[in-house]
Amino acid sequence: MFYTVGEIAKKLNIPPSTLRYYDKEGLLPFVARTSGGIRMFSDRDFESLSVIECLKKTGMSIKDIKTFMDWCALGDSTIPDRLAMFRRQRDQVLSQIAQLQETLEILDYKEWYYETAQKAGTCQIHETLSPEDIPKRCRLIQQKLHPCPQEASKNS
Amino acid sequence: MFYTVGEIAKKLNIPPSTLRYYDKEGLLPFVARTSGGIRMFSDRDFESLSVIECLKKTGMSIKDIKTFMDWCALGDSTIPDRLAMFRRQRDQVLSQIAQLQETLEILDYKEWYYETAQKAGTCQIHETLSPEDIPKRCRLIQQKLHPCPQEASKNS
DNA sequence: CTATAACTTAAAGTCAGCTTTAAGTCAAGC
DNA sequence: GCTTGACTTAAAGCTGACTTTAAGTTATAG
Repeated sequence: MFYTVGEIAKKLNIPPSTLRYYDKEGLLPFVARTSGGIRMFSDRDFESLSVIECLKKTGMSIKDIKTFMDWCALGDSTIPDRLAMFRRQRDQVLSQIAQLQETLEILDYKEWYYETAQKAGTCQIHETLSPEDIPKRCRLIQQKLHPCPQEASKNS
Repeated sequence: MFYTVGEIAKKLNIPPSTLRYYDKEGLLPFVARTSGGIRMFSDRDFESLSVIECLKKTGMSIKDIKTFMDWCALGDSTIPDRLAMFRRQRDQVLSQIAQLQETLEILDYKEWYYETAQKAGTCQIHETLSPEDIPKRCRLIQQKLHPCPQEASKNS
């Protein structure tokens, strides 16, 4: 079963121009062509494209994905490189998740901050709040944000 | 306590040029100046900058951060907008984390794939593996990647 | 056989987010 | 008062990842 660039693009839900760009950058050395020069994507190519999509979602650059594709083309001698790359990328994603979870705490704090301000009708409420009015998790974030804790927040 | 652009940049571990760029884009309307025109960052500004950093880490664009800063300048009437923004951004981050956890599964699969290939010395091992040699979590990922399950993987 | 829709390439254009450059000003120490 | 390092701005430059354009070719339906 073969697909043209437009068909596979629809299956992957990305523009055909992007796939042509990837091909130009050397990310798709495996794609066959008709005698007339039309790209023919196979089901196997679909899997490779899915892996490319996965790597892109981890924030890997086109250049680094090309390096990986080059290793694939070089054969079994590059298996350790490819394994190392996936391990590195896995660690990378784990720290990205950890990073997002940290930012989530700040967003949670800000949500509490503005919920409280909304109830009071003004942000100034936060200058009159005593520590026991502030949930513990919010106090912790405030301390992280404030290098100078006794000063009340007026910006942002 | 006040800091110059270079001092606060060091504290935040970002280039001074970036802070000047943010200022030019309207992200730092709160920064005071000396009579000579030198920026004076306060500890309170440090908190605002930390929130900007947080929003940037969630992938928010400079333009959207500026919208938020404009709301801050407009006062208490925009509290609901700011609250809604943080709620949206929180949801966004949750789905980013979910997305990364999905890609993590594919990376785990690829790690197993290349560990197995490394032990065997060749990727071809994967054409001879029977289903019971494949961990369940890996079989599930394979099915996601393969639109056509009986075909063995040769690319990537 | 021809119309047409989808394909092809190379090259130029776009956008975000900085970074660098150039020319000049400010402020602290000697 | 002068040197020096850090500051100022405006404008140009850069990078990555596409997207668009232009000119032309291929493949299918009538």
